[in-house]
Amino acid sequence: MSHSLISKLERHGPLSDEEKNVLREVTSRVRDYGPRQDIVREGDSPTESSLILEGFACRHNNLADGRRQITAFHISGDFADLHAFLLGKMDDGVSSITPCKVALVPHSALREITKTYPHLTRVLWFTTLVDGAVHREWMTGLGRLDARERVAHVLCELFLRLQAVGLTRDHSFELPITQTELADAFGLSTVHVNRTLQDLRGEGLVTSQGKTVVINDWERLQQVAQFDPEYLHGDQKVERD
Amino acid sequence: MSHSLISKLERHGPLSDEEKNVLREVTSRVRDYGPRQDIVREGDSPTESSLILEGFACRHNNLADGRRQITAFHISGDFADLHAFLLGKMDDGVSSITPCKVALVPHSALREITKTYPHLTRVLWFTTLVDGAVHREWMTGLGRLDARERVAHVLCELFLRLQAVGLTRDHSFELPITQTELADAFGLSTVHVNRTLQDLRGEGLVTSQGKTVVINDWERLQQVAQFDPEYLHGDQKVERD
DNA sequence: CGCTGTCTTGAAAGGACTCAACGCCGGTGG
DNA sequence: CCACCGGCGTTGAGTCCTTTCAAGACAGCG
Repeated sequence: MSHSLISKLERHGPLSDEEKNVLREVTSRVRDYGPRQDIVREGDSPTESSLILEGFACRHNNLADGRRQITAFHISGDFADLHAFLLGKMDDGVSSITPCKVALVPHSALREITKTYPHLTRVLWFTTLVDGAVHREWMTGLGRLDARERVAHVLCELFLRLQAVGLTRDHSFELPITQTELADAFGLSTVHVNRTLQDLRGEGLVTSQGKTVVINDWERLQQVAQFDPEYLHGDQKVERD
Repeated sequence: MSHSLISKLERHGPLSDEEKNVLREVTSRVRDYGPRQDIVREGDSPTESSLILEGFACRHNNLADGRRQITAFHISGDFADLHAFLLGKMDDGVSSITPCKVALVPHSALREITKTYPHLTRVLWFTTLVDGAVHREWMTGLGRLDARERVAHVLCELFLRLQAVGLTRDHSFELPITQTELADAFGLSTVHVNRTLQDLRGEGLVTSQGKTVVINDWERLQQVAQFDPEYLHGDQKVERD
């Protein structure tokens, strides 16, 4: 398996051998998590950041009364809490969904990168900005799309993001996320997520067998979701000096 | 008036004279906008970023059918579209709400900063990470708080952010934002925002006269909103090498 | 003084929620 | 090998929060 972070970052422009070596070095310490475990807790001040190598994870905010909002899904190649490097204290939590293989990158190493490798720094900064763009898109969904549009939107997004790291086959992919978790991401109740998925299936837009989702009509699914992949900035290059 | 960006950044640790001079230089080109004007449009690829010096502005996502979501409010000292420096293409738009005084910072100057001033780079990166944290908090509101809680939450946030730049007096501040704009930020209809504000006033939590908002019961307002200022990272320091 | 944008109000409709229960499946232990 | 168990998906019915539509009041501005 090639290095998921390097191949992700290289979508935004080539890295030098030296830069790639640095990345390989700082991501060499790996840790495994079981399903549905805390990787970082809200309020923690971690001294290393978690790069997801394998598996599904999520970030979430929890309210005192038990309500919770999942603010992002993370897959191979994603830095789930790179923001903690500079923010220090976690304002959100990171948890595994499936079993995960995670590289733990010391903040000291990241600091060293920012001191010595301006281009690499910009590329890492870039990835946190894409996170922000995805957040804004989700806000738009949460605020202005109805349940059907919202569900369709996240399916579109996950399909493209998984495709980018080679985790799709044709128009299908594995979605090992429970409807309860989807509900916490969509800002809906579990019951309503269930009914909405049935609607999408009933319209022939998607099919699902177990954890496998098949997108039957990509065009129409995008239309329903008003999905424009622009916000993922998949082809955007980060200029070198 | 002191430099709003410098004083904002210095909340997160002292800057050297050289760094401050660089910031003064790159923010010297100023432009004025009238109320409710586009500052940057979605889809643009600006070559400079907009630092709000005075006035209220917002970022927003617009859907094809006219629905729109405001994803952030920006005030003095905020870089409204620093993300465009690396993302290149705007996935959202920036508009003034009130008349605004804006410093236009060339991306070439920002690139130069990332090449020469690692600490300043980290501090700028930091500000975009705080934007992300605020986005996550808003997502939580949009997904999991009801109208009353959501309105209370944004009032709490704006109060603290305005206080940080000296734009409050005791427990009151100017909020020159129409209810329609608030609705687009809260993901509610204008009518419901109106009724919700009446409720909050009725409960004695806030008072408003014209565009002035008075927070009568800060404690209770925070409770209603389940507001925890942690996510604003106001006191977080960015370490120097 | 009239215009226009904003705030306010009422009534009816609708999308999503809650509560409650049931079926299905994989895992576990006897 | 089978019965039990817990997690997950599914369904039905009633309720509630928020929306939509429509119209009136108010205030600032030319």
